[in-house]
Amino acid sequence: MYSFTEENYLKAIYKLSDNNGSGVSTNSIAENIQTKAASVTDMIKKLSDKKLLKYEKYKGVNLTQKGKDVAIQTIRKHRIWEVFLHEKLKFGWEEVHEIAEQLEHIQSELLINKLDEFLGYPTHDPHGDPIPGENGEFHNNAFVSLDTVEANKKVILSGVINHSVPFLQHLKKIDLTLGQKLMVIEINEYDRSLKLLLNGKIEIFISNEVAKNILVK
Amino acid sequence: MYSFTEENYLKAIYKLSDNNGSGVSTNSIAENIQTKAASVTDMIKKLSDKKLLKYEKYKGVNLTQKGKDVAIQTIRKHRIWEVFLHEKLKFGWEEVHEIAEQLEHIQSELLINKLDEFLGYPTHDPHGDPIPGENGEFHNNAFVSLDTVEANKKVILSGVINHSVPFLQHLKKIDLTLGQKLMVIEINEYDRSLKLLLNGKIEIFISNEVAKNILVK
DNA sequence: ATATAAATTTAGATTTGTCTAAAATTAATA
DNA sequence: TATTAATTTTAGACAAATCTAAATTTATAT
Ligand SMILES: [Mn+2]
Ligand SMILES: [Mn+2]
Ligand SMILES: [Mn+2]
Ligand SMILES: [Mn+2]
Repeated sequence: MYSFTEENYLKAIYKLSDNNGSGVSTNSIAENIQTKAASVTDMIKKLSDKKLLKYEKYKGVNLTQKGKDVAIQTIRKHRIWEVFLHEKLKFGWEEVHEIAEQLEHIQSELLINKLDEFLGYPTHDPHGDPIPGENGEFHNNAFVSLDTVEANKKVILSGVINHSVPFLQHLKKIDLTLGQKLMVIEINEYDRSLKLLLNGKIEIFISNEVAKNILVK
Repeated sequence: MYSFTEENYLKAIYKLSDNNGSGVSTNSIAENIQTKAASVTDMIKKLSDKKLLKYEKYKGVNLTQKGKDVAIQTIRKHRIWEVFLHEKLKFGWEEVHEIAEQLEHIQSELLINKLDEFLGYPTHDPHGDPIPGENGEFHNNAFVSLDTVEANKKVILSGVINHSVPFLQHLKKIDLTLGQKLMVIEINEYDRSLKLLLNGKIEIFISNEVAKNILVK
């Protein structure tokens, strides 16, 4: 139905939208998708012709419902494949994204629904991001970032904000993976770095920078 | 490394080669890949520049070792994905090929090796075709077509020659699927149609046309 | 051997997606 | 407000893969 490239543009625009009707800028798309602004303008015209987005010259773009649907289905496929790679093939959470970038473009509704069933209808991907349903419904996460949690409250690591490979590798190294039970036991006033207790046993220290990029519930 | 299109050409040429050094013709490639002869000539030049095949004008092409390697790895990926779709996602053997045509182009050696492991290192795909190893080694099947089997000999359905969807659907409908134990109990001289005994219980009739396209061991 | 047919290649276009450089528009600043 | 800066668009080109129509080469048949 739609090309890899078209799906990638729609996904990028979807992620860059703040739903304030503000219009996603050409430059931000170019940066996100690693291409040049001129190329973005060209593609935008094509997507506009196909009624996937609304485009006003120099004013940025907004996805139509049709465009959002395609973007969300692509994200759904991406995240379901990530679960497969992590749960079944035992890829690390820092490895799954790159491969899912390819798999998300496989065209077969039946495939993704059967895969979803095979995985037991997962609700979140290996990074804690929610998996939209078959009809695009999004149950939003009510996670908070770890640097806002008060001391002595038990929480569970449920997601990350920074999805970069080095960050995910670092967390894995210090045993901070999805589902980890933890408690903030000390907040240093000076730099807001934290002392955590993992599983009620091991104590570790993390910087505020790291804490800000961890989501818990 | 190589584009979808390049991999598809190499796979087609590999399958059309009889290893008699005879050179695969432009037309046969065009037919196989559903394109026009002129397009094939263009692509052949490109693949020749990349040392994936040897090309002599008007004389057809022969894959180099490098070209064969790419073709075999693509076939390996195709067949491993077919096993996954059939065994894990419960797709029918007539449904897997089309989706595997897409999945075979996913680029990640690690992915295919982990998938292979996850599936328990299968040796054959859902159609009985052998799966080449990581280093391209091919253990050749010693199957014979059912129309050459003598009466009252127990055999196992181990593959098919015709891979078309209607043929595979038909076999499934009459319970002739991979692994089925059967015995030829009657060969009609007139049209060489057969009476089979399935699992030592059920009797069915098949035409010679069908028998010729079934492989057993 | 010559004529005809079939297969193959070339020439010239087209589509998709990209790019650079230049022009146009909008935003920022003095 | 006038000038500069940043952003965006246009113009023109290019690579990949494809096509049609015409030219060339090889195969087949008289
Ligand atoms: Mn991802
Ligand atoms: Mn993810
Ligand atoms: Mn197949
Ligand atoms: Mn197969």
